Amino acid sequence: MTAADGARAGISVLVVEDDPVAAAAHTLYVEREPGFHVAGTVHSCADALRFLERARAAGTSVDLTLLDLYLPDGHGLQLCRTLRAAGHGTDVIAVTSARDLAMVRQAVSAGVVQYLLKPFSAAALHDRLERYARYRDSLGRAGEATGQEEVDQAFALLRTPERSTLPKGLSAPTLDTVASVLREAATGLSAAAAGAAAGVSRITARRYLEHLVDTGRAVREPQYGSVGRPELCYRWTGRP
Amino acid sequence: MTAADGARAGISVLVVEDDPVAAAAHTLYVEREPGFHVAGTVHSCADALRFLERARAAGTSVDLTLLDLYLPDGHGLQLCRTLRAAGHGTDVIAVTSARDLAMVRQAVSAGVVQYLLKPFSAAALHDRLERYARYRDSLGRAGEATGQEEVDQAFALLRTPERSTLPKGLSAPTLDTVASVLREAATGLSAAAAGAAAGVSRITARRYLEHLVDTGRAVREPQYGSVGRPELCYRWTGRP
DNA sequence: CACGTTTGCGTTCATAGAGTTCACGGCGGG
DNA sequence: CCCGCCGTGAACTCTATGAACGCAAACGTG
Repeated sequence: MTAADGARAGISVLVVEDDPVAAAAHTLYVEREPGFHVAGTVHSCADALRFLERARAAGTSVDLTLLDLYLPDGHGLQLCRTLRAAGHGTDVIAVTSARDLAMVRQAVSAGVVQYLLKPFSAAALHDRLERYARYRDSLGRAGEATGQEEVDQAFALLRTPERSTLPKGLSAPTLDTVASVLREAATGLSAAAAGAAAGVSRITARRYLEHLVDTGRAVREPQYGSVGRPELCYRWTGRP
Repeated sequence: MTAADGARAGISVLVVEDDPVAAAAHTLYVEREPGFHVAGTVHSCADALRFLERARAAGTSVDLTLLDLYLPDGHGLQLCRTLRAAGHGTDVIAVTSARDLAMVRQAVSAGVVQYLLKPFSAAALHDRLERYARYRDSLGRAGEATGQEEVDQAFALLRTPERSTLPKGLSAPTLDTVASVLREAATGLSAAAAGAAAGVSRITARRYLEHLVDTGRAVREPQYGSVGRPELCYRWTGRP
């Protein structure tokens, strides 16, 4: 497949991730995304570099690299800089569990287009990939920018959070509040307790807690022991 | 002024621009910006590289480079990649008159933080520099990110809603009125209350309040407790 | 084992404010 | 003088919330 084909037929992705389980998961997620396909999956810096060199030699292009930053034989950002110096044009989405803020800045200056914290949900990756596709689309058609606006628009596509659309009847701020209340609570919370802590009614709290359960960010388990109907206990499971 | 001074007293900037007139103008603009100072002004890739090497050897740091892309002895983005490969951490704002959209993508992957089309107004540069300062601030304090939100927030600071010119449908005098009304109110105001205080309708007040939220000068938080849809409470956060 | 008791879940509905659409008035330019 | 554009606000629709209420599920008792 040529670069031109890639642009037309889809965006080819290289997955770089040392953990085999995570690598398989990422690969699966990308394959599920319409318009994207996985060109390869490798587990180290050296393999990634070798893969990209070979792809370039073969005239095929890797449009996007899903790059874990902590790899057994080196750091992802260093690989990134090496790639740039070698003239590779592949875009990079950094994937890391490091919470270090300074790393974010280094990543930007190394030229990553997105920065995704592990562990992430399929929805989160979907969001990033879709926005990358739009970014690419807005710049891909060869042409002249009419003005600064157009350039800014492209930057905004990469850098605006644009939270995913919530179901009707739910609002983002309330969801944030309830989610953080639940996250803080080491042990689980009942809907009533969560509501009290978040400053909303039990009914509202329950709505958002159910949403969190639906989207896999929380679980609920009944609490037996006392007389009466068992109390449902919601517990945070982490995956955002 | 040393780099340590620079880190404390402000952000040190290297201006790279071959046209002497433009170079002087850029230098002047940067010097006028509070919190920024010009570490040097050079006119070619080679000089820029030499300057940065010497600064590093002297233990001083250049935080930001205002980089023209078309230089007599090479292309700015190539210089950028060279810098990355050599381990220079300076951030880069690309400045160019090229309208080529493909160049924008290359610039992103080379790790530029902003892309500014020439000719630009002093206000446009001011806006970019201020955003950069805030971006740097949000990442600079060494610390751990609590979640993806914080990372996204930092990325969002590099996006550009062009604050110097108001969006369509908004006028400067009304914005001033609404902003000062909100600033005076110690506790938050609802859109209706702000409108009443400013002497405009709820709808208009909301427009301007939303703009203030978009530009980071205000936040909005829902007020729960009573029946009915929660009232949105806007609160001034100061950053102008 | 069956039935009452108890407790909290889950649903329905009224409500109040958010958000949107569209028409008006005023101002500047041709 | 007329035309078009821009900021404003009125009317309307939509949406997020909490109160009330019936019901489900476990325990206790005979």
